[in-house]
Amino acid sequence: MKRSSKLSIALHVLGHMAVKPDEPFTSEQMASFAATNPVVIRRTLGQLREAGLVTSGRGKSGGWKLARAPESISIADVYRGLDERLYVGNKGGDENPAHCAIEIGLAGAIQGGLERAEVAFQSAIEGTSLADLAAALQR
Amino acid sequence: MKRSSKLSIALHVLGHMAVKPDEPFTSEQMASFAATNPVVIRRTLGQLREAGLVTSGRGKSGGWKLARAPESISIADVYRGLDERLYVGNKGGDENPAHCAIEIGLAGAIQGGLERAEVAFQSAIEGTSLADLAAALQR
DNA sequence: TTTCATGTAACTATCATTGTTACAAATAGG
DNA sequence: CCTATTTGTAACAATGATAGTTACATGAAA
Repeated sequence: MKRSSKLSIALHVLGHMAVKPDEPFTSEQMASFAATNPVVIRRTLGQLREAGLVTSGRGKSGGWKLARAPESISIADVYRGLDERLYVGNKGGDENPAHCAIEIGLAGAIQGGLERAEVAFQSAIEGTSLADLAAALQR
Repeated sequence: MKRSSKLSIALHVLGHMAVKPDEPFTSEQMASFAATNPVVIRRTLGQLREAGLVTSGRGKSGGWKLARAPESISIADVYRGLDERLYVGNKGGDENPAHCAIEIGLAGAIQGGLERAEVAFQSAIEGTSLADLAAALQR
């Protein structure tokens, strides 16, 4: 995982939301959960809203809620919703024309390995849900 | 793979070295192979020397050579020699005391997934050797 | 209509990586 | 011994990605 902390932030606040799935949380509340800034929360959860995992409302009694039951949202769903990848695509993916034959074979071998790693990662985190995270809090 | 390009650079120049395993290459030659700077090459191959994959000599007729036969050096060896990881450890690995129970369970789940991904990645690239890369050049 | 919260743009701050310059140290060869 | 060459490494600048911050328009509820 690159050095992004979006996934950690998102899962942390979603874990809190999962404890009280019907109560709206403001970005300010959640920012203090994750020790960050409200705008960072809105940006991050905004992506998850597009992915259909949360809903948001404006104005008084607005805020954020889970779109589905916590049991039905896996860590992997969140990971995919944030469009995270284990690796960042080679920045010259299309630009670098690969002058050298070595680069071709190389790219293929590495790429294949990364794809397998991605699959292994996602299936490993598929088994944990937001409800599992929330359960840790209630003990 | 984070956004480091060390691995690509290293494998590219090692591929060239594998074509003529007994001939020393200077960092300047290799810098032009990989379109980078001689110092970057020395830094990168320096790590691989510590890992026992290459040797270096100073002064006239100095330069770099593979320490073993190209067939016996896999892409995975190089990856490990560079101490690369699919993920960078959470920068607060020891610092952040993890205030919240959610963070604990979370870290465990993610960490487990990353370890599996790492294993999958390495075993996928274990099968390609420097000789395989060099072979691409000779056709 | 007032209050509160999101949505978003714009900018700054940090940090990791890469590139560059400079130079000491070592080695081969005359 | 002297010189040319090459590594080894420090120090610093350039670049780019990510996160944090400020500011404000927009929308909704009471």
